Amino acid sequence: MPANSSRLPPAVVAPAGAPGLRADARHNRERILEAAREAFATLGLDVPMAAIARRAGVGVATLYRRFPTRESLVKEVFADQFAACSKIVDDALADPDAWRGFRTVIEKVSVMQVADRGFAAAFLTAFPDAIDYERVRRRAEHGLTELTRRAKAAGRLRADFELADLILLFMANSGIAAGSTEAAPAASRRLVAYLLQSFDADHADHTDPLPPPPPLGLVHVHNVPRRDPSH
Amino acid sequence: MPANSSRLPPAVVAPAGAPGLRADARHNRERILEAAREAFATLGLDVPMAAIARRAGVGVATLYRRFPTRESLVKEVFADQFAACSKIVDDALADPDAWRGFRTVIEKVSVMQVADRGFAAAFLTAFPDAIDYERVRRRAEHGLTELTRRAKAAGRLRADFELADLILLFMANSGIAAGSTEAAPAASRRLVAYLLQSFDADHADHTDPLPPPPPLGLVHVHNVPRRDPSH
DNA sequence: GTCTAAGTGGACGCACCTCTCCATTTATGT
DNA sequence: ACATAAATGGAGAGGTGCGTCCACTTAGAC
Repeated sequence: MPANSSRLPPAVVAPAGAPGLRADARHNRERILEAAREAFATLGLDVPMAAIARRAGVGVATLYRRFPTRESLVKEVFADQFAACSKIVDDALADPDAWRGFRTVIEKVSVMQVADRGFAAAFLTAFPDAIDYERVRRRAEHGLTELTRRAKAAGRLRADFELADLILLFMANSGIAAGSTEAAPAASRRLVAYLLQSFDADHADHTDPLPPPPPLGLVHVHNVPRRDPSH
Repeated sequence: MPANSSRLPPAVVAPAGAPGLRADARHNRERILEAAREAFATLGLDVPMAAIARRAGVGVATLYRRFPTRESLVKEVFADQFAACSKIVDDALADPDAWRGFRTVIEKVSVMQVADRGFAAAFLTAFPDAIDYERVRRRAEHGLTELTRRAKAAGRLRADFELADLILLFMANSGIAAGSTEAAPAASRRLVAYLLQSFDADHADHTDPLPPPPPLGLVHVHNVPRRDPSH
């Protein structure tokens, strides 16, 4: 089963299929999105625009007219995946078992990361410029904080766990996703399992406290330093 | 303590400063290597050759004459870092406390990864074509296997740990290194601490066995799928 | 069927990177 | 000081990706 197909519309993001467009244009727009989805997933976020256009069977001009910047394309392509993430968090918050909810969020998002090379990058970059995501991000941060709080209150999550540790995990997992492809799913599962054991209060080592958590928020996560050819 | 500075020469790799060269040429060669070291560390492995040449204060021709391929330059630049890794493993094998040795290898290599963006990439890519490294790699693999065996025998490393889990950790850590730079050292330390707690037999969760380990060897670690513009 | 605005595709200008060629400069033995 | 082989640097050819412009095509209203 590929994804959420006909269920409740992504709602939060995704600005309506494209209202004022001519029928053929709307059709091409869909083809572009699908081609981009494929291309991003397998080749990564920096696949040439021309390659996407070719896969979609359109000229580059069409691509650029519909999506003036790469970022706008990425935003549209991953809108529903981000929506899915929101839903995952909401579901977890609805779970009466706080620890299971916490665990499930991590496991599901990790799977999404390794399943889609582009998503992993988009997820960590989070396009701070894309204001549409700002709300989503903030909401997610609140949800995760609450989830963390509850899991601690339930006594299953170690007290010295911090929100930054979640980012930590997702960054680490993206390292798995970046490497060898065929082994990635298994590798990711194992990494997540290891880390969840460490997060579990029942197995934490309280005689040897963890080093201080990194000052990492969902905002800080994007600064992959672009190389600057000047000097 | 920074590293091994004046102690026993790297020996294993590092093919003599450059014997038959004229004095000025040899000097320039050093400048190139230093410039490359800096550039790789801060900008990553794919910094333009011209930028390295400029930093070194030489023309591109000089750079290309000395190092015909990027790979040859990378190999030379990171030769002593790889040698340092070998030494770390050797030291660990010499440690009577197997668990401490095991732990130290992980901690030290992880630090090297986050300290040098280029090294992290070179380490995981491992340039399978660079035959010089083949020996080093094999030796490292043996050393790590032995280290693992001893740590298990000492009863501190959980029995279901596998060599692949080491790669797992280093790949995960490279995910940290790839992201935000200033927080990377702290993030890496914390990730490593979490994982080491999971690896520790005294805190392992035996009621809920880990998922199967990924089929990952030091050889499999290099296939970051290059994007192919053909379709 | 006709008309027109919407839509299209590919060529093109621009910028960047790789790698080579060659006229000029420089180290070094005598 | 001189001769000469070694070494150099920058120009430029070739390749790739980005984003735009414009002559042509086509959907859809009438």
